[in-house]
Amino acid sequence: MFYLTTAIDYTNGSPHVGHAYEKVLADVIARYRRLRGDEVFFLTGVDQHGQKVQQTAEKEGVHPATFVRRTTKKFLNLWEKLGIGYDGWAETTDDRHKACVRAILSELKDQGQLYKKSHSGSYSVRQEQFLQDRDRNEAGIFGPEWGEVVEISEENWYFRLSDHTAWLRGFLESQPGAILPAFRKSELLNALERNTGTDLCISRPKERLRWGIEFPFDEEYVTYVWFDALINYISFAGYKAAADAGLPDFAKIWSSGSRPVHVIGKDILIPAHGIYWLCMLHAMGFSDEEMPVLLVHGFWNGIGGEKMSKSLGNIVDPAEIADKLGVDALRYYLSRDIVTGRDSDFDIDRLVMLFNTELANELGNLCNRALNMSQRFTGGIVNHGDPLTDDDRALQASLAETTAAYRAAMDNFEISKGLEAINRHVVHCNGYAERMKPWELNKDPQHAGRLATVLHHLAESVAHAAVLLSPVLPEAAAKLADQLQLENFPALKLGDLKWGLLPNGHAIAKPKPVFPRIVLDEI
RNA sequence: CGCGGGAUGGAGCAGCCAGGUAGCUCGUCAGGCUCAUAACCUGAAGGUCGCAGGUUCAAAUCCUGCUCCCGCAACCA
Repeated sequence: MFYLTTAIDYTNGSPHVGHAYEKVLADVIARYRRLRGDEVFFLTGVDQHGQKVQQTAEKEGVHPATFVRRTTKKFLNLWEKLGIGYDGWAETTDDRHKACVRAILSELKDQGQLYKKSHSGSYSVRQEQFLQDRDRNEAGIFGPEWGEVVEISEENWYFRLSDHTAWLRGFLESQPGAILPAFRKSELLNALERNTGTDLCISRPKERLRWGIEFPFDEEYVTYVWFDALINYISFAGYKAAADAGLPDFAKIWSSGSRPVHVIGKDILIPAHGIYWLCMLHAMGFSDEEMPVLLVHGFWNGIGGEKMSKSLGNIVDPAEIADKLGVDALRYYLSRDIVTGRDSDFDIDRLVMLFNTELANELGNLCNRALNMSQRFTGGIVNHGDPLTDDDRALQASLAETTAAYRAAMDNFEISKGLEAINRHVVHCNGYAERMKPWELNKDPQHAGRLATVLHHLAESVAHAAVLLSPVLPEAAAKLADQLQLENFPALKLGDLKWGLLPNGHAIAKPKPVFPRIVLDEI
């Protein structure tokens, strides 16, 4: 079983392009693994607890539960629009999740992993938080933005994080692939050096935060983010779940075959996932072999590399892009124009350019011309025709190379490289068509066999391209397959991609543009 | 000396981990084709790979120093 998760999004605002990117990336990986023939469980969801949600709900005069239901809907709607095909949906207010969190807290407390202690410091009543030295202004005092600041002392629950950091260091050093890309691991090890001997506060007293999961052994407290949100990765995979809870079998999901993969943004690697979550799992008794892989993706910035922000007004709304330019264009762009792990600039012009050149002009047009000639010249019937020439063999070699390169790239989560490989073959095919000139062959009945061979090579290539493209653009790929009347398309696996998907005598349909060009002036 | 990323033809990027003729897309220029979504194909121009040293037969790639840009700077108890 291949288990894949995304970070769960905080339901305090509307989804932006960064949320969409992470889900599309995970969705593409999940679909690719299915195409490989793996059994896949893909989990995504939302984080609904916490102070910000509580505050925003109060501001809007609604109950937090009502508020999160509303914002959660925005995320659900977007995932539906973008075709995110998840198998499990995580909501942290789900009773099954709460039960799992409580069970873990109780167990860890019994093992002596949790303890209560008091902390005193400067506390801002208005902001409802303890202040630190860096919150002081130039004059060295807490400014008026903090309101009334008082010295108070407060008790809270702590997790013995420091008991696990030595293990974590050893684990990371011995596991080259635990954090991807590799440079993130050195960053994490660095952070770990600076984080020795500190335990993790995991509670908030109820008078400060009501909107959370109550401690099973101390009803005056709720859990604070870590022992709530992070646990979704196992709670919704069936960890410690009742048999009738409607959740998967955890043993099947988590520890058979490949490691689980958590797709997360670079902002929540340190310390949340890289330190806290791995140490939490270790405390719960997960072995080194059961530790997940953290696949850390980069961010989409505004043009010029500026961070997207409300004040700069360069926020991109993924729903709006999808509505105006199409889901295919957005999914393709988010997959094509960023190197997994790195940042990229979100540029609408490039989105349109990549869709128009690689999909409309190259692949879409290849499909269109191939099917059109097939209809006009051979009645839409595939015939393998004459013996192969060097050009035919070169095309088949290109396709084999493309499939291998695609597979290597996708196995490594390098989606952009995988798409590039498809594109290389498509370009090869268009060149092949120019050289073979089937429209000339058609003029002389003597060349009927040769014509059939050439048209078959083009159509066959489109069939393969459709399969390879399907993780990124499932619907468009299905349309291509449909025009080729490739009936077994949904069941085709990567391993089935051998020459001859379209047998002798196979009938293909009439072409219809799958990727209509985007003309920006019309928008 | 806080941490990390980046600097590659006009624009955007890949290559760097495992040194060996600098690659892709767009743009530009010149041809060709006409089956096709005014799509397709071929060719050309254009780069001292941020700067300075070093290692090596050989450096965009490894090492050292420097400059500039970007992000982060935890433990909010």
